[in-house]
Amino acid sequence: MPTDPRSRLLGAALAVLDEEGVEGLTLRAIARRADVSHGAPLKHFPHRAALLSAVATAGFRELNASAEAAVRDCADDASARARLRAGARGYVHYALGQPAMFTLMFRHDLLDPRDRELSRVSLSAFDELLVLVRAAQTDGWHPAADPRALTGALWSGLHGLVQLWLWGSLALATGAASVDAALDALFTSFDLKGR
Amino acid sequence: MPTDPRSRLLGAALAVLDEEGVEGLTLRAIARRADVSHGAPLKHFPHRAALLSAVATAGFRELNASAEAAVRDCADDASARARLRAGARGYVHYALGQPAMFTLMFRHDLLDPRDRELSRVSLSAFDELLVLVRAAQTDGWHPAADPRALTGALWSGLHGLVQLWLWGSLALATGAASVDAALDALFTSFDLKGR
DNA sequence: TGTACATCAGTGAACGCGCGTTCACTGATGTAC
DNA sequence: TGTACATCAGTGAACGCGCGTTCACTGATGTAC
Repeated sequence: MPTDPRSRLLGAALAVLDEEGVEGLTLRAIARRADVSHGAPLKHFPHRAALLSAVATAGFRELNASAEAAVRDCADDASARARLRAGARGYVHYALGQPAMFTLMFRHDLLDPRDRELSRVSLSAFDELLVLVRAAQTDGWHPAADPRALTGALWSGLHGLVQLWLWGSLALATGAASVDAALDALFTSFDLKGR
Repeated sequence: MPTDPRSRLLGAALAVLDEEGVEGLTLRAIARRADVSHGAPLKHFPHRAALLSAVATAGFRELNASAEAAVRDCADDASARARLRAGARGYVHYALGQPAMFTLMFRHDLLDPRDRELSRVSLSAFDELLVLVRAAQTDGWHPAADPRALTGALWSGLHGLVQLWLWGSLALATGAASVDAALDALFTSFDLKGR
């Protein structure tokens, strides 16, 4: 249990987010959860957006960690494509396991656009994917494509997949039984299967 | 100028959405814009979510129309792939031309989940894409793939592309100069270029 | 060892706000007989 | 041609709410000399 008040507030916000969703994430609800008066949070964050940005920053870190862990869990002799697939799967599974957090992370109307740490850590999700893409390219996957553009395309696919799945539209429209089935279809379209 | 009050309210909501964004779309703001008292909207819509759902329904119709128009504008001898690309481009261009509307259309926390017409019309965007995909498949594009799954993958890519582009992340991370460049990269990844 | 001052974390009352929704009511228009 | 009733669109006061933020203030703890 963290003892410094900033971390305690962040922990309380995480709990509120998990239980009440993004809509419930008010300064007053966070204060109630942290067992402090409703004015206390503003002693540690200049405004609501700053607190929510700190929460989203933690979310991006977890997202990155989830993708990294999925790659690390690959067999040692796994191909570059298999590693990329694993990273992508880690991304998607984190998002679906923490839907409220994922929603917050992309509700930029609630976040502080000048938060440097948030920008940094959200871009590092991209960079992580980029490394995996580059490795797959040297292994023969879309070798001629621009790595950043290719990573952007894959990221778009993953992000859209999560959004539409969370919304229920994708399951309804495609009849896919699980996200993994939908993700598999995405991999096939990207010619990312096999090896 | 429509004379029936329901349409007038819808028109007012469209104007508010365009100028103030999703956040500004309150019943009272819509009433002000329509030059009626703040209670009037509830004479025509049972609650706020119903009104916003009607607005989103109109948005989906425009989105579909934009994609259809883009396909119709293709040369008569255009290949099935070219038509699919055109439809996809129409989808993306509508979204970027009406960012507030697009945001609303996928803010399901603001919409009425029981609105039948909204469900219907939002799924017809998928069906439209499905027709184009099927045609491209008979033309040799991913011929073995399940059409619905393939359409879902493409839809995910388009949707994610728009979201990330609107958020600014995609331009920042990939260095893409325009959405069209990003969209081109997506097409390449899907092996949807040429012919 | 004592004194003065600064910082930190937090309190709780208050401000001002806009919101969705309810309610009793008003006129105007349409319809049945 | 007149009368009674129903429907429609809208008014405007009011309710009750939770919100972010401000403000003056309180103790406890740390630090300099």
